[in-house]
Amino acid sequence: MEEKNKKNQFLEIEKKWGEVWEKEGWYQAKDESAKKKKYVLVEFPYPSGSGLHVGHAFSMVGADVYARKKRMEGNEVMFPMGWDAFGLPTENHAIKTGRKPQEVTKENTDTFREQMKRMAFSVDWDREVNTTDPSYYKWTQWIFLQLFKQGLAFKEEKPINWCPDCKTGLANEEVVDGKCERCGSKAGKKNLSQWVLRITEYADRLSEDLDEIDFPKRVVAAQRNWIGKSSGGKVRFKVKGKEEELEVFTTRPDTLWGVTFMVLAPEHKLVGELEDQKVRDYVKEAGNKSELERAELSKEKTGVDTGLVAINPVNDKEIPIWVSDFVLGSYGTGAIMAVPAHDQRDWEFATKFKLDIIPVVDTGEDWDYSKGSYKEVSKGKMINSDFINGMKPEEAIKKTIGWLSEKGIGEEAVSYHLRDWIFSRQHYWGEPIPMVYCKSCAQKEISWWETKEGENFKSKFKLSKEQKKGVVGWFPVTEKELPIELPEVEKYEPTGTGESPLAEIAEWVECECPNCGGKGKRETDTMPNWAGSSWYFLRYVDSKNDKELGDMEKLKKWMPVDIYFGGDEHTTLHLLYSRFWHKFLYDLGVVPGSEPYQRRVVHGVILGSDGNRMSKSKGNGVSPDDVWEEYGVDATRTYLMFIGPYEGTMAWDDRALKGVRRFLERFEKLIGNGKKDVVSSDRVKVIVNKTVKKVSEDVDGIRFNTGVAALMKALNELGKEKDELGKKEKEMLIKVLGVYAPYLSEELWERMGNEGSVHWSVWPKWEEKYLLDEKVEIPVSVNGKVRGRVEVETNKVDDQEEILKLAREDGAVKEWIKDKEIVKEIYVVGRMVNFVVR
RNA sequence: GCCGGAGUGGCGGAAUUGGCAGACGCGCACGACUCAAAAUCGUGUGAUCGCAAGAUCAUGUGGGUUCAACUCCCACCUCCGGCACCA
Repeated sequence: MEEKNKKNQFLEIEKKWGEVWEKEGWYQAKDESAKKKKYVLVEFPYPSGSGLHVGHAFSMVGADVYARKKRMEGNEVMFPMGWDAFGLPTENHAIKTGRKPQEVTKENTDTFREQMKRMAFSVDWDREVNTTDPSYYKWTQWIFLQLFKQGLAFKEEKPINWCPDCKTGLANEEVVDGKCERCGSKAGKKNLSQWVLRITEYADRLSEDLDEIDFPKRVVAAQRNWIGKSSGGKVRFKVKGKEEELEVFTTRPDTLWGVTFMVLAPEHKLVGELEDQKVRDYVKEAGNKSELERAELSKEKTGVDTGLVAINPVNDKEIPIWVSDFVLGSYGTGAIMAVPAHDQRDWEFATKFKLDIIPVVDTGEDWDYSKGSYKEVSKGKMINSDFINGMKPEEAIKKTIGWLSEKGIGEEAVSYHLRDWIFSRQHYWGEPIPMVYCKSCAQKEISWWETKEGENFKSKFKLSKEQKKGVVGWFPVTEKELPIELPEVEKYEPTGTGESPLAEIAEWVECECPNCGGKGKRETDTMPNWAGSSWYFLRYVDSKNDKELGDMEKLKKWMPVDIYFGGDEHTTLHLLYSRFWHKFLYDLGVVPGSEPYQRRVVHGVILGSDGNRMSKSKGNGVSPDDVWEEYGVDATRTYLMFIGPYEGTMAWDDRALKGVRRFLERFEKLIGNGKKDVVSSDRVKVIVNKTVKKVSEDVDGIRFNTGVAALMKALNELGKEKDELGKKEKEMLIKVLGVYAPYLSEELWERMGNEGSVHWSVWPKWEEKYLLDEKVEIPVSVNGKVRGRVEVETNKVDDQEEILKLAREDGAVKEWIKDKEIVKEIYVVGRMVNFVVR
């Protein structure tokens, strides 16, 4: 019965303050504020139909705790929220139920907003954005237009994942175990013409600039890994009987003398020109294999001799050219020079097809080349290599590149693993790509850069001939026409031809060619999910601006994001894409800095109580709204912060949650009771001041768990203390608790007789003089083992002589040093005494 | 294979620049309240030996540096995550 009352009491407190906060307008960030700005960002959620889940709650509470503390410290804090609302689940739901995605999205975002308010996130709701709102995606489309005009977007035939049953293209993340996520049938490949963004143009800067920002080490490593920069050189080989040369990329140009054959990817242009039936069969076969199959079958090398012969430029030797699918068409130049003596893959190929193996690095031992390649190529000295013989590889590489450049047959080069960003999706529920295709202009081979507007356009980026071919006949819509809104359709199913459902709406597709005024057709592909989320943090700064993406003065005030809370799953894609767009916008002069995020904090994962990932099928899921109905929001929040380190992987534990709830009840009892104002004893002041210091430092350092622990410890100690707490110390604790448990804190703040919200009060400052107790216990060890301890008044800890004397006289210690020679005495002020005896 | 991160009680996890290992919470045991249970409160709780005082052993393994090592160095083992026929 009493339990029930307590439960109700906490829920009533929540209801009461929820209403007050709603009335008072939450936590607006003022653009014109003179205070120091702090931009606290947490990844905006996809508003699914099932509402806020534990993962959301966990990451967002962390961000909120941090934001609240910064606000109370006197910063002008912007902590905004929005919706990344385009996406497949909503579209699938629309297909199933026939309801409009717009409608479903509205419902879901309403639910999420309600839940977040209930969770007491101190969000500035006036700045809310929604990626599916035309007034938002107007600017997503605008950014695309700039990318296109700058030469960073082009169209290309690309094989994409294709579901033969759904008759639609699938994003990589929609293919699970080689099967379509929707229907479970085996996904294949299909060639479609797709928009591609040239993120590789920014590869170097995306990699280099990681040094300037405060990202976790593993995030930096993962991004660098993903970008995969390697340095080396390009070398051009003459091909016998052909005009064209064969260009390869290598990280080891010094091994040129060891090249005994060359290998082309099946996709290589030169291979396409060959008539040989065996070659054609091989290419066809390779084309049928998926990437996965190509990789899986990698144990056994396959290939065919093309019959072509290349000339090694360093010694004019004739060497055969083969084709094999172990060479990737999408990396480097799609062709390699093979050095079987020093590369395991080349060695396997050479061994299988009985090709020559010539060592060019001195192994310093008898290496058996019938067993494998000699891999320690970065050590050793060059042999069999003409003018670089005897050199160490490092020197040899330099020398060779110099020689190649002089002769005009090669030069220094870098290569990246990063691929350009395929930007087309054949779905309804995404931003329309604001481009128009004109058949008649295409026939005249006109591309935008040959139009009046395009001719005067200057960009440092140039499309290659190949890339330019893809955009012939494609024109950007005029910026005045933006946004190109999604039309209402009857059916959200894909058309089956590889086009989005938009293709079926003639009155939307048909339009005027922006160039010749003739008949044009709109692009019916839409943008991927990553588009809207690549710049949303900019829109919060000026969310209602209909003239530009954001006002420069405001952007200067708020950007960059000071701290960005988010998940591990966005380390490579979202973070890289948004950094790319931001750098691009910086180059355009639209944003004030080249990096969007100053500091990145990666939150961990909360598993089900069985230690597995929460999932419906396992039935181990926890729903935050159930939890807060049962234990209250404050307990839910505090528990989430207490469960473990913010970056860690932790299992849900109902019992620990109850422990946190107990703590809040005891807090309420101890701090909330006792009206008469007393002056705290020094002992009490020390407990409180220490705690305030600890929590302050822990929140700054994203150690929320130890911050909660410090509050618990304080409460335990104060509970045992005979002296009562004074008003000042009570309020210090109430304020500090408030970042975790905002409702209870607000309630107690009012009970103390205060006007206004505790969350707008000033963060307590600890006093140095109350950080130390009157007396300290100093452990005394003999030969490194603690044998006794001495108690000293804190203001006397500097008196080394006295303390050592006390230590020597300590009963137990005396026994241990008796009859022994003291070799050394060590005293670490206030911490420890150690006697070394013999 | 390359790159990151982590190994601490029965469990989740704490430990400033090297300075009392195990904070805080859970669980467990005992006690108080109760006819009883739950809830609540109190006490204890790394292991081993010991009636006890206390001693010895303990932070993945093996070495090393140091008066002193969870922390620093070397070698290794295991687990997790990222990339991967990337020339």
